[in-house]
Amino acid sequence: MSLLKEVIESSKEIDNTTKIALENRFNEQVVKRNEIFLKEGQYCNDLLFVEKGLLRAYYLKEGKEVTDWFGTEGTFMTSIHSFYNGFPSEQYIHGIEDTIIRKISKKKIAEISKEHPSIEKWFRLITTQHLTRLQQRITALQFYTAKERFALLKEKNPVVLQKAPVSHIASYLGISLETLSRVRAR
Amino acid sequence: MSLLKEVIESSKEIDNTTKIALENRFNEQVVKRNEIFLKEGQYCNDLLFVEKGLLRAYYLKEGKEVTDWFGTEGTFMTSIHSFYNGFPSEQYIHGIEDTIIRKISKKKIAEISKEHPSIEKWFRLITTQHLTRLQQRITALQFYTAKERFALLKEKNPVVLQKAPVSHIASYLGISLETLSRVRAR
DNA sequence: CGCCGAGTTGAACTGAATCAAGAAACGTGG
DNA sequence: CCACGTTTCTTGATTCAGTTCAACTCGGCG
Repeated sequence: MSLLKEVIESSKEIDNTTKIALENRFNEQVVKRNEIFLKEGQYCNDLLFVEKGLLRAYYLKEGKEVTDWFGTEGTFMTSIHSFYNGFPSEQYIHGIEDTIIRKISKKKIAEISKEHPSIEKWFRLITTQHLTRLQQRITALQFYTAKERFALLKEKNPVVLQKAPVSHIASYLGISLETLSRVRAR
Repeated sequence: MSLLKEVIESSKEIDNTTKIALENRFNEQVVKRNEIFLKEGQYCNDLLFVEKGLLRAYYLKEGKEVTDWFGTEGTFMTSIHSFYNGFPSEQYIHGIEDTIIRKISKKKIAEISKEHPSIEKWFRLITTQHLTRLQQRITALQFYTAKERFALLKEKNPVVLQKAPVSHIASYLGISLETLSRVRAR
């Protein structure tokens, strides 16, 4: 059984027939290691579910990559600005390793919503999770030291530390490569 | 004509009859200067629109107030965690000055959505605005110096600088009182 | 008047950035 | 499977933005 199914099955927002309707609308795709799924300037009309592997969203700030999201297994991810506002994406999304994703377009979500209104609730929940994620990131950046932010990531997403290179992690934590290296060395 | 009406009228997401239905469901309330509209632990079921005045959302971090949102005239505000997730609020919301708000509960929004499905789109837009606001705050905290963050606030929300005390502004910008004072002095 | 909270200014300190150099890991081609 | 160059990571020294602590100024108000 796929991870996506498990996640959808365990959702309390939607009834059983809706669950099945929803599951069936996701398309599978493979994103290879270092392959770019989404480029800056493109439109991201899909909500992605990471079935297996690890994705990363980043943007360019003065020519440098700044990571702002690791898409870990069992979670939904997208280019927020593009997906929710319909603007061209400022972000890139790429595979840190070979990754299996399942994706669904917002058009399809809207379609199923007509027949299955409880999808709206489910979708709002996803959006809310994104809001929460951003809020937590703000708190971390505003109050936690480099050490604490690292500890937090280690606690919540240890898999990222194992798979992502230092440069990705450092820019995600908002610290320099060197500081991360020192923090890591305890 | 009220500011709320103007804002709703100018919305492209919803048709005219829906606009009227929506407008009528907002309730007016006055929040006095220094009056607390929402306390930590309470449930925030309302979306607020600031008709006139200035609100502030803050939370307590080690006994100290940390501002994370100024609700300026013509914008929608709420306790994000509580409103979207249905959890008790971690935030306080209070009036920096005497403020007229118009509020609508999520229950009412759901009700009107049944008759006027385009409300969903409108509501999603509000949510998206909140997402965008958070994203911008992350960028500011991660990359901008104290000086730049201050300049940004001055540019985007000069009214806050006029009305809110230094302590609120400093914690919003993620800097100390003293640094703000120095930055302000150019 | 003198007190009180809000805001400013000064000096010392510190966490993290930057710059620079070296070590380790990586992969590609012989 | 090794040799070589490239990229990634670590370590060290210096610098700097911003914090902290402390003293001082100012304006309102009993």
